[in-house]
This record gives sequence, C-alpha cells and structure tokens, in this order.
Amino acid sequence: MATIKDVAARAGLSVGTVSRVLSGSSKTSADSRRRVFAAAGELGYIAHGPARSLRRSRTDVIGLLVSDIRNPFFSELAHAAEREAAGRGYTVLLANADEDPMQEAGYLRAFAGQRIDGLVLAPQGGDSPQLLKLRASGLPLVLVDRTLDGVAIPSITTDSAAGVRLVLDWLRARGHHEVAYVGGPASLSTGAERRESYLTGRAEVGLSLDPALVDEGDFRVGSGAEAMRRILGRGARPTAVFAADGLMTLGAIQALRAELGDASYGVDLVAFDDLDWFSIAWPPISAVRNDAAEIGRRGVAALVDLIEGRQVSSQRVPVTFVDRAEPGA
Amino acid sequence: MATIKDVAARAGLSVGTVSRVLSGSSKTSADSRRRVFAAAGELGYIAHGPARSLRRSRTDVIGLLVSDIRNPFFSELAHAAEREAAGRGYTVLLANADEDPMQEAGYLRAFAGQRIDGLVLAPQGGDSPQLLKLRASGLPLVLVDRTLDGVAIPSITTDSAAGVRLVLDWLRARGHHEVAYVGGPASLSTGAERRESYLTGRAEVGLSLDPALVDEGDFRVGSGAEAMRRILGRGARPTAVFAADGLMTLGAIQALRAELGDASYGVDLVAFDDLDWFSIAWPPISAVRNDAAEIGRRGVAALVDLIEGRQVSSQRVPVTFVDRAEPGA
DNA sequence: CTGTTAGCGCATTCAA
DNA sequence: TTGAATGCGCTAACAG
Repeated sequence: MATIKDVAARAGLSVGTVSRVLSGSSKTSADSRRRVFAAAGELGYIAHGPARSLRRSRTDVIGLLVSDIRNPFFSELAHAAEREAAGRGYTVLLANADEDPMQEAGYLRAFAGQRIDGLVLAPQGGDSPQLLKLRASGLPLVLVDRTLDGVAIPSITTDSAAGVRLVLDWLRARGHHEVAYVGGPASLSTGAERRESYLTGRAEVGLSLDPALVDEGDFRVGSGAEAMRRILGRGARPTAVFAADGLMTLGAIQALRAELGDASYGVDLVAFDDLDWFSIAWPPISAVRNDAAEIGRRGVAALVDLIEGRQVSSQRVPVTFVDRAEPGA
Repeated sequence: MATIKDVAARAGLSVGTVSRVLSGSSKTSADSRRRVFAAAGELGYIAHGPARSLRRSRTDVIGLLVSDIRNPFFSELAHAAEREAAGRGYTVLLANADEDPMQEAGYLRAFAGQRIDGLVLAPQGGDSPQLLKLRASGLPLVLVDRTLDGVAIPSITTDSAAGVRLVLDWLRARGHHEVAYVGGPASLSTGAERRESYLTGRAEVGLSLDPALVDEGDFRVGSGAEAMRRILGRGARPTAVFAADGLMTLGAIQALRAELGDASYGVDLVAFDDLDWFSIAWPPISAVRNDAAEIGRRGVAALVDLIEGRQVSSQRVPVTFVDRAEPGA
C-alpha cells in the first residue's frame, strides 16, 4: 500500500504539503494541489485510517449497539442510523448484543478499544459496570429505544404511553373485554412502560383485569409463542391479543394457530411495531407504527451534536396507529 | 485514557513487559503478570486499537458488505457472520450497499482506508474498478450469496439450480400450468441463475412458456409488487406465483390482493427464501429454505482461512424445500 | 525474563 | 506557502 511518503516523493513535495493538500487544512498552491492529486491518483493512495486516528485522537467512527439485528425494528433503525451518520461524515460500527447483557459488555469494551468517537446504544436493562465506566470516561453517549433509569443519558424513545393509549381506545371501540397481553421484559424500559400503561389503562376502557391474561416474553419470536401458550394454558380465551412488539406478535399467532386451530382466526390482533408483512396477514394485524428509522436518525444526530460539543436533550418520537381490522368483526 | 506507559509506571515495570504480559506473546514471570494485571485493572486500561493496528499492520477487523441489511436474508447472514468472526478473534465492520453499486464503491474505499484484514462481500453486479483495485491490492476476499463472473474469487452461494428444481417439481406435483415468475435482476448472479434454471426447466415439467408470465424486480418489496402488477396487466391469470426471493414474495402478494381481491386467495405461492412469517401467511407460502446463517458462517470461515494463508475453494450451500400448501388445493 | 528503543503513517508545530 | 521534525500508543527487535 502506498503511503503519504510515496505520494510526496512522486509529487516532488514534502509529506507535510501532501497532508495539507489532502486534508485541505491550510493554504496550498494550485501547483502543489495539482501535483499531489496526480501522484495520489496514480498510486491509488488511500490514507491509513489507524495512523490518522492515532495522530488525531479521533476516529470519525461511532458505535451502534443494537439489541437484535434480526429484529426488523433494529435493522430498520440501523439502516437509517448508518445513512444519517454517513451524511455527517461518520462511519458506523454496528454490533449486536443479542438481547444479552454479557455480549453487550463485551462490545462496550471492544468499542472502547477502537476509540470510537461516540456510541448510540439500545441498552440491555441494568446499567452494567462497563457502561458506567464508558460513561465516566466521558464518551458521548445516546440511548435509543430504551432508557436506563438512574442515569442521565440523553435518549430517543418511542412514545410508548401514547401508543398504548391508541391501542386501548381501539380495543374499546371494537368492544373487547377479554384481551391477552404479551408484554416485553420488565427489565427493559420499553417492556416496563408499555406494560404499566396497559395495565393501568385497562380499567378505564372496561377490559378484564384477570391476571391470567397477562404474560411476558423477551421481544423475540419464540418467547411470544411461549407467553401466548401460557396464557391459553391458564384457560383464558381472549377475543383479542395485544403484543408489545412485532416479533412476539408472530410468536403469539403461531401459538394461537397451534392451540386453537381455526378458532384462532376469530381473534383480533394488535401490535406495538408495524412490520411490513402485517399488511397481508390473516387475520389482519393492526399496529402502532413505531418509527425505527426516525429513532435511528435522531439518535445519530443527537450523538453527533454531543461529539461536536452541542447540547442535546431527550426526545420522544410520536407514534401513529394503523387500523387494519375488518370493520364488522 | 490510560496508556501502556501509565500501566508500566504503576506496575513498576517497562512498557515492553506490560505489552508482553497483556498480549501473552512471550514468557513473563508470575510476579510481572500479577503486577501488570493489577495496575491495568486499577487504571481501567484498554489498549488503543488504532495504535496497535498501526504497529502490527493488521486490524483484526473484517468487513462485511451486504446488499440490504433490511432484507431478512442478509440480517440473518450478518448476524451469523458476526458470531463466527467473534469466535475466531475478529471484529466485523458491517456496511450496507443498499443494492447500489455507487454505495458499494464508497464502502470499498472506506474499508480500504480502515485497513481491514479481509472482506466478505455480497456484490452488486458488475466488477467495479474499486473492487478490482481492492483485489489487485491482495486483500483477502470472499463473495457470499452472489458470484461475479470473470473473476476468480472464492464464493459461498446457495445452490440455486437445485432450489429451482425443487420448486419445479412441486409446481408439477400440484398440477400447475400457468405460473408467474417474479425474478431478480439479471445483473446479479442469483437473479440470472434462478431465472435461467426456471426458464429452461419449465418445459420439462409442462408449464406454460408464455413470456407474459415472466417479469423481474430488484429483490426489494416494492419491485416485487410492480413486477406482479405488470404480469397481471398483460392479462395473465396464473394459478401459482414463484418469486425469486422473500421480500419480492411479499410485494407480489400485495399486488395480487390489490388487483384480484378475494380471487388472490386461490393463487399458490412459492418463494426462494423462507421467511419466518411465511408460516402464518394465508394463503400458505411454500419455500426453498435458503440458509443465510450457514452462508454467513462459511463466508467468514473461508475468509479467515484466506487471511491466515490457507487455501479455500468455492462452496455451494444445499437447500431444502418447505411445503406448506394445503394438500387438496 | 526484562528494559530500551526504533518506527509503523500521519497531522501538526515550528522555522524559514 | 512549504519543509523538517516531532510524537500519537503500541509491538517487536535487540541487548542484556
């Protein structure tokens, strides 16, 4: 690989001048510029990133640690975050915690080693020692999707309470009474918040308060099926099911099919998260549209603001409701 | 941030010894080890990755450039690749070409700048100048999912021909004659190969050869819908639809619903790629199971072999067929 | 087994 | 506007 020295030699200039031309950091003569670009082009010169990072003590890389890249919510978020970062001159190093605090800790360490300029994180519950250490080190940090209580880190989250409110209103309008709730883990702010909003709101809209109707999973397909199975196993026969995320919705439907057979087609479904295939599912799945792309974009924008010394504050991203139910049902 | 010098000072040893202890590269006394670990722990020392990379002229990072991270096939592949790499001591830098050769070129350049140790690539068709340059530079390179003709780069691909064969047999067994084909872009090896296999195999199993039944998209949802719409627009009324990937299948179904209404429920569906929600779709979607995780794992394994100087050869990953159709239909 | 030191490639300071 | 020289943090070569 050609180095800056090679370019300098070929251009008949010093490395200092080459560096200045390529970075545009200070005045250079038109002649120098011409010669440098010519030499660099001929040699196919590409600056050595690690050397640059070492010297400048910044990497122009931000980390993005998501919970589960196979969850469409996060792949959408990651995609949008990456686009936003590219537009602002940063590269995204993407990692996947697999909903596992141990893996999260490992990546936090790896990110620290890479000397990323900042981190966008969808945290796995509790504030791990690794995370506290990172934070103490002054690394710019923004949380997405989930918050961590007890620590004042800016966060970009969905307005879960508003989303649940929309679901409750819809359930009432459709005349439901026995509604099953497949929630997320209480250890995550999203799981706790949606559950809390749902449970306290249930009474107001006249839903059954039977605890047998409520169970929880971990935001992955299999856990949604298991939770649904437990609910049915307790003898509950809900007329509608509300799942706290898109993947658990799939699991819940699988369980309904397996346990109830054709009767499952009569159960109304509503989800927090709108996946693209919901549009063709049967029975139709109504959903709170949880704007993953917007969360990703805002997360990166906030992080870049932080890195560049600007103030940022936490934000809630609004939600909308997509009603796909048959009018009559 | 603490440096190796700080650790050395605190441990009362030289930086050389600290480096040796931490890397385990050569014999060190038990006493040195104890003191180094103690000092490093107290200081929260984490080695500076860029400096390390500069000195060692390797980064222990491999690039993974996929076509579309929102496509479940690739998010599954990426997830498996990342796990495999972690097990072998490498970090994955994931990037997303968005099915766009220009973005691909940009990332190839960025990767070169980061001095990644190797690259796993799902190429966007033609061999770009950037790619040829990378290859000429001697960067270890493995293609996944798609090949590039004219260049001898090891590849890990799905056995498309075998998959299509399974679909053809299934179509014949179900007694179809008018079958629509929503293919992938001819510019990609997967698109070309599946189309070729399908078109030549059609005759043998007695399917209609009507060109109106064949169209193509770009492996994304919207394009599948458009292709299906064009097929229907030509007056074709297929009894079954075969789509060349999972996302286009969704698009095709959306179009069938929109254009044919309830009649669409009578159309048999079969896809190349099996997505998890296919299990609950209606009408049922049968599919060739395209093992993204296995491709990701093998791609990384092959790349690491290449990096470490071992020989590798191209591989085809076998497919299986998931028949979900109603027996009678 | 350990200490000392050169130098990886680059940006930047200091002189000119 | 440019060249020369320094040092970022680390590993490895060398000497002891």
